[in-house]
Parts: sequence; C-alpha cells; structure tokens
Amino acid sequence: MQRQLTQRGQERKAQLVSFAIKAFAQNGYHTTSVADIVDGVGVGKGVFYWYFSSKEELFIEILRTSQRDMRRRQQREIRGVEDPLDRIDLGIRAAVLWFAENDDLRRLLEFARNESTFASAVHHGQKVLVEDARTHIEEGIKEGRIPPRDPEALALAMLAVANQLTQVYISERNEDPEVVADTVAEFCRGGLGMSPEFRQRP
Amino acid sequence: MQRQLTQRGQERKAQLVSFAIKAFAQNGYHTTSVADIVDGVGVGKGVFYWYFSSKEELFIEILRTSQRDMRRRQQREIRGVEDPLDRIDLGIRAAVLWFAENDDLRRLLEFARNESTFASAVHHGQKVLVEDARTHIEEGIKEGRIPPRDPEALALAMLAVANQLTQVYISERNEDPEVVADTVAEFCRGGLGMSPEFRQRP
Amino acid sequence: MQRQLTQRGQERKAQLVSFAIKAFAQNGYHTTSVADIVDGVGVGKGVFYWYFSSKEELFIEILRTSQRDMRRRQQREIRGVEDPLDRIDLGIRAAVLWFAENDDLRRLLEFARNESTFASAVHHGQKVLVEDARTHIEEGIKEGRIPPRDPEALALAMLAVANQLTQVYISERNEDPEVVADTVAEFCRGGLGMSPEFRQRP
Amino acid sequence: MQRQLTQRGQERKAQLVSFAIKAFAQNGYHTTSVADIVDGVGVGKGVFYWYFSSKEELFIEILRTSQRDMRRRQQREIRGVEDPLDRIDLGIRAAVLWFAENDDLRRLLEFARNESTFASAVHHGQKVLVEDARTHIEEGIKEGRIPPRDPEALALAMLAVANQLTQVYISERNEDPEVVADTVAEFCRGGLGMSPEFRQRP
DNA sequence: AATGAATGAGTCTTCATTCAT
DNA sequence: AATGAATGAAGACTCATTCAT
Repeated sequence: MQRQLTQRGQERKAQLVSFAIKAFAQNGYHTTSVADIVDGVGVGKGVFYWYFSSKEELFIEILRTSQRDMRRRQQREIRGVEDPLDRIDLGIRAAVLWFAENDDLRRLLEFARNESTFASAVHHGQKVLVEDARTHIEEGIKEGRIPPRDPEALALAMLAVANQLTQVYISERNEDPEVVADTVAEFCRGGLGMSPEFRQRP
Repeated sequence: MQRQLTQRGQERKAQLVSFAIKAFAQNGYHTTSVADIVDGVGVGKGVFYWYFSSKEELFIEILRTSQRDMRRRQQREIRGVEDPLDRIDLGIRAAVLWFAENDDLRRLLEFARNESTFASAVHHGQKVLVEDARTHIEEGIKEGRIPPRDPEALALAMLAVANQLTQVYISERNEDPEVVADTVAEFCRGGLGMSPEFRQRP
Repeated sequence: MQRQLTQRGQERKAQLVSFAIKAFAQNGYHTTSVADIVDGVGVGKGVFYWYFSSKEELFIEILRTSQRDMRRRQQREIRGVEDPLDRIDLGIRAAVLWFAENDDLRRLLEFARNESTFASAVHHGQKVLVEDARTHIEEGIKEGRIPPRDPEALALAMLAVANQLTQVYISERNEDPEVVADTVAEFCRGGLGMSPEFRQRP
Repeated sequence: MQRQLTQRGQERKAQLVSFAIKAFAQNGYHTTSVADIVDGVGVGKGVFYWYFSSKEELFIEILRTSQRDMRRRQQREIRGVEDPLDRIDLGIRAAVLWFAENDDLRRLLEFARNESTFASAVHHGQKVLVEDARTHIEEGIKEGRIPPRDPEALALAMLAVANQLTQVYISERNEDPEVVADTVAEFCRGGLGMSPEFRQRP
C-alpha cells in the first residue's frame, strides 16, 4: 500500500507500528487481533486499513524494516575496519547488541522464520546478513587465518549463537549485553577455528 | 486427560497424533484446525475430544513426547562412553541426526519456543538437555581439557548451532546428515575452546 | 460442498434454502446478510457454513435448482405432444405458469442474469431452455409453418416476453396466470410469424 | 442535492458521473465503492459528497438521465411521422439503437429494475415509455390495422424483446445494431398482430 | 467410542459517510 | 471546493468446543 502521508499520517502509522510490535512480541502474531491494535492505539478500526492493506502486510513491513535496521547497525560498526577478523568480531557484537536493544523485533524475526507465511520474507534479509559475514570469513580464509570451511555454514552458525544466547541471557535473565557479546564472540571465534595465535595478522 | 485406552484406542490416538504432527509442521499450529485433523484421519469431531481435552493439550503432548524421544536418543548414543569430550561429540551428533529424522518435530519445537503459550512447555525439556550437556562440559573443564567458561551458555550455543544448521542444510537443502553433523560438531568443539591438542586425554 | 446429510440435516438445509430464497427475493442478494438468514431460521451462524461453503455457493445452488425445476416443468407439459407448434405453445405457457408460481425464483434469476458474478451460472441454464425451444422452432420452419428466421433469436424473444409480462401482470398486479399465459402465447405466435392460417398442419 | 455549479463544477460532476457509469456497469453497483469512483477520477472523497449527497443519489440521477435521454431519442426519430405503425416501428428501432450505443446504461437500468431500492426510480420512466407506445398502438387499433388487445401489454412485450435481443446480439455478440433492430421490429410487428397486409393504410 | 450437527464469540476486512484543515 | 484522515457499524467467514443421538 503506497500512500502519500501527511505529517500527522506518518505519526499515526508509526504509532500503529510501534504498538503492533509490542503486541505481536508479547502475545504472538496470531493471538494479536487487528482490534487489539487499534484499540490499543485508541483509534477506529478503519484507521488500520488506511495505513496497511492487511495485518499480514503490516507484519512484513515490520520484518523488513527490522532487518534493514539491524544490517545498518552492523555496517556502521564495521565501517573502515580493515582486518576481516575484526570485522567478524564487531559484526557479532553488533548483532548481539542490536538484539539486546530490540528484543521485541528479535522475537518477531524468530517467529517469522518458523512460519511458512513469513519465512520467505525473512529469508532474504537473513541471506544478506549471511552474505556479509561470508565475505569477511572468506577473506580470513584467504589470509590463512581461518581454516578453510564452508563460510556460509559458519555464518549461519554464528547468527544462531548470537540469537540464542541473547534470548536466554539478555531477554530472559537480563544480563549485561556487553558480557553476552563477549561470550558469543568468543564462542564464534573458536567455532570458526581461529586459535589464539591466529588472531594477529602474520 | 488420563484415560484407560484399549488397543484400538491407542492406535486411534497415535493416528491422530501422527497426522497432527504433519499438519502442524506443514501448515502451522494456528492454521491447522481441529477439523483439518479429524478430516485428515477420517473420523468425527467427537473422537478428537475423546482423546484430547483440547487442541492445546494435544500440541503439548507432542512437544513432551518429542523432547523425551530426543533425549533418549542422545542417551542411547552416549551410554558407556567415558570420555566427556566424546560424550559431547556424540551428543551433538545425536541431536543433529534426531533433528534430521524428525524434521517435523524440530519445526514444532522451534515454533513452540517462540510462542508464549507453549514456551514454558518446551523450556523444561530444553533445560534437561542443557543440563546433560553441562555435566559433560563441566567434567571436561575439571579435567583441564576445556577452558573454563559458563557451561550452560556453551550448551545452549551448541544446541542452537545444531538446530540452525540442520534446518538449513538438511531440511531445506537435503544434504547428508552425517556431513552436517561433522560440521556442527567441529564448530562446537572450536566454540568450546578445545584446541586440537586438547582432544586426547592427557 | 459435498456432505453426507442425515434426515435432520437435509431438513435444516432445506429450511435455510427456502428462507434464503424469500429473503434474497425480497431484499436483494447483496442486502441480505448471512446473519439475516440464520437469524431468520433461528440457528447459529456456524450452521450456515456447515451446509454451504459461502453465501455465493448457496445462491448458485438456488439458481441451478430453479432452472432445473423450470425445465422439468416444461418438459412434463410437452411430453408426447407431436406438433412442434403445439410444443412451443405449451412451452410458453409452462414458462409463464412456472414463473407465476415461483415468483421469488424468477426475480432471483432475473437479478443473477445482470450480475457479473452469477451471469455465467444462469447462462448455461438459459441456453438449455433456448436450445429446447430452438428445436421446435426449427421443426416448424422445416414444415413450412413458420417463416424462416434465426430460431435462437426467436426463442430468446419469447423468453423475454414471458418473463416481462409475468412480472408486470402476475407479480405486480396479480392477474390470472392463465390469461397472462394466453397473452404471452399469442404475442409470441405472432412474433414467430405464424399467421392464423399457418396454425393447422397442412 | 441542488447546488449552483460553476463551469468547472459541472465538468467535475460530469466526470464523476461518467466514471461511475462505467464502473457500475462493469463491476456492479454494490461492488463499486465510492472510493473506487473518486480514486478513478483522481480526486478526494470530499469531492464526491460535494456533488452528491450519497452513492444512491448518484445512481438514481444516472437512471433518470438515462431514461430521459432514451425517450428524447425515440421522440426525435418519430417527430412528424404520421402513420402510428411507422411510429411504432421507428420507436422500436430507436430503442434498440439507443441500447446499442449506451450499453452501460442499459445494464444499469436492467439492474435497477430488479433491485428493490431502485425499482421505483426506474418504474416511472418505463411507464412513460410504455405510455408513448400505447398511444401509437391504440391509434393503430382504432384504425383497424392492429387487432384489438391490451396495448400496455403489447408495449411492455416490445420493450422486453428490444432489451433482450440487444443484450444478447449486440452487447454479447457484437452484431450489427441495424440488423438486430430489424429482427426486433419484425418480431414485434408480428406480436402486435399486424399481418403484412395490415401494414399499409387502407 | 463415535458421529453429524450446532454454537457463538471472534477474525479480518470493507465501506458509506463525516470531519478537520 | 477539496483533501487526507477517521469512524464504526456491518459483512463474510472460522473454529474450538459441546451436544444429542
């Protein structure tokens, strides 16, 4: 749904999106009705359909925006860093921190991955992330600092670790994101096969 | 719902469970109606409510059984193995292979983890699994063959990697489970911090 | 929707159909809601969807049944009559009388013809009716008792006249169906080009 | 709704009407929303309600205008023709040709006749048309050139034939309007009971 | 144990109309 | 005259669950 929105319109839409994120994350996509959302925002039911053509569309928009945002975060952190191993490290930490700050979105992405209706919508974004990581890994391999293995598998594994540990330690147990980021990064470095001595460029 | 079931009754119930698993895995829990299930099995609606008090109960039963089954598999593989590092290795491989053989159930468990209604049902089983792994890890640490770190975090990370790589490489791309198990195990060994020289008992 | 119906089920369905016909005829298809129908019959909303998969399906079923019934009526009246001109005459009268007795259905058929969603559903039945008439007309032409003209056009014209005059004189003004049938038949005979002298077989 | 309209206002209104006619004819009255219309014309919703107080009013205005236009056409064709039988003939042909040129409007009139909300709006106009025809028919009867029968019924029958054959042969099958007009006229002459010898004034 | 039938609250969505600007 | 935004009643349809038989 493409619509020219006024200032006020944009605010309304943002309001709806933000409330929907919270509601979906807390109660689940299927369990949250459009009525819940509009009631929560305090507007009539029609308003929802003025801004979104369906509940599904809203959700997909949320997914897309999230993924874009997360990637932006990663790229911002990495920009200008030359060492591919440092880039991997920073990328992992960025992911953990983004997950920590956007726990609702992490939940939604996780849900969407497992829901056939939305899997494809998430897939693309995830692929992009994995491609990013793969580039750095390949560079590391070429430099002889990472033992040669399937870079995609490694990238996927790292993403999974970041996601899982964030969920348990940050989302559920409220531990310090920086510490969790350390743990994740360390596990991943090991998983990639960088022994400590590899870490410095030859 | 506890009921004394005749032979035939048990078969009926198994029929329902097995169809439900397929349906839930393929179309999602919310999208699969009780009507779909009984129609699929070719029985009346009353039958369903004779064996299960609700759709939710059925799903939880599926989750429980699955987790129990997976654990059994892991324990069978490990039984009698003395070396904790070998137990970890075998446990990881068992997980990957169980996931591979029970892709529908893996999906359902994954879904349930992200659904507030079912999260708690999965939690317990996952905790047990993690406790198992934790024991071996702690032993490994005590023996000085794994650098000391939070064993639970390590266990969780391993589970995540197993799950993720199984999904992508086996469920989606149909690769050889044994090969995937190797990849997962290798990543995890590295993540745990066992350098190659650690692998043999001192 | 195919379903094995019990005695009771068949009665329920008939009840719904019969009420729906009245409601649609009186208030229009679009203006009559499923809620109106189930309320009118005094059952829950789900009942409707137990018997019909949609409001549209119900309507189409009504159309089909009507057309079949009307045709049956025509054929019953004509059976065994040898003279094609007599068959035409009897066919026209049967149509008028059926319309008279099933005014609600006549209305619905008329409505459906003009509604793109249903036009095709009516089309087929109308074609059959026209084909029937065309056969008799062609025979009449071959016998030299009807001047040669496009038989289909003639059939269509007769149907239109029957419909229109029934509507105005019977449905709106409650005149005697037999008299109206006479009028229609006479107009049509003339329209076909049977001058009085043609009427007897040579 | 009476409003003093500027030049531009009149154009806007005409634009709306003309788009609405197409939309209603193509998709049906109920299926075409006010939003469809204003979007189609490319204006805001307020505009619609500036010119029409409701969707219904717009439709009724369309019906009225159409009927007036059709009658004008008939009268123009007939003007100055003395022979009542010729007037009938010309009237029929005018109807067919108007229908042919204004297929959208024919559809809408046909729809409206069968919709209780609009039936009354069409009724009046149809009555006028029938009255016109009735006059000529009565004259024909008085002159002894048409056998004496209910002139109104005859008029209605003729209208029905014109409508029906136009729909099938022109609207659906794109045949030559002049040819169809011939067919209709011939059928009606026969229906009225003018044998060929009647056609000339005594 | 089992079936077909029924319930009715709840879901998403549409749309004529109105309002503030 | 005109717009974008908002309203909210109403619509079609779903579905977990229960009931009569």
